[in-house]
Amino acid sequence: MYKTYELCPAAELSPYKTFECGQCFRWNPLAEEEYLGVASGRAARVYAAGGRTHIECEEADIGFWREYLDMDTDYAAARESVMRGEYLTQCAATGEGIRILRQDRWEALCSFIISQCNNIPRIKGIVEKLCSAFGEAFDTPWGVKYSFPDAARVALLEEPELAPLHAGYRAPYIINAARAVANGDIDLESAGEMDADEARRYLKTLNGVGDKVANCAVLFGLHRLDAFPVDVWIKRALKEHMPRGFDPASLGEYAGLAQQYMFFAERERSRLADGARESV
DNA sequence: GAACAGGCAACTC
DNA sequence: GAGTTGCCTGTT
Repeated sequence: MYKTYELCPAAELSPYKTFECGQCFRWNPLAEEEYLGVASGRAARVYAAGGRTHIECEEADIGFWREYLDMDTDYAAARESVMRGEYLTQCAATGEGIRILRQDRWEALCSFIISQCNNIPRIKGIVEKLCSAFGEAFDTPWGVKYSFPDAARVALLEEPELAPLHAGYRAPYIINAARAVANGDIDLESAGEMDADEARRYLKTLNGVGDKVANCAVLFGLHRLDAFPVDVWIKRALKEHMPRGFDPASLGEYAGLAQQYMFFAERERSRLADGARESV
């Protein structure tokens, strides 16, 4: 039985900002500020209307979704804590309404292995093909959806079976990571107990997982909000706006949230600039 | 056709 | 250790 629930004021959870800030790959827009997504074998629709954000989901799953959407974290306070200096304050203003999702550990790790040297539409395509080929199908009011296949399932695959995904050189990384997680060589549960830096080094023992992918898995999969992934966008932003030698750790326990604000603000700025150029 | 994309690892000096 | 290169694939 699907029902609609009110979550919070729209300023505390913007579906657009939260699902487009690069942290997840299985949420897609139905309209402006209205997204349909899949996580942990469940589907939901999240939308803002009348100044409030709502969710439509299976009645039994509302607790899961509140946790997934990190509703128990005080984002007003977290946001305040990373507003250091003019640039970060501006990014935090642009990014108000972003929440860091509590994603499945394995899904986050695997998705960010796929993400390397890839753009978002293509990452989403590869992830979707992985799910429809090897995940479990389930019915929703929005049609049949597929869960993200767990590590044990992916561990059984051989490289040729992944060929239709066109994951390229990432395919062996995916299978290798799945096998390590499935056989316990990499224990994502205990990684969740480590501090961010230790967890990052631990995940880097996987082939095809470097600093960037490991940091993303730690931030988004282990919900260690002090992890600060540096990709080309962030590198550029740091170079342009922050003093040389700036240490992200100085931002404290919510450094990763600051990273999301920066990433979203930079992408948004670029998107708006492109739009302006095209309309000329 | 060349360059590039939200990177990694192996190799060079 | 800092810098360079190949890697799959799709897009510009």
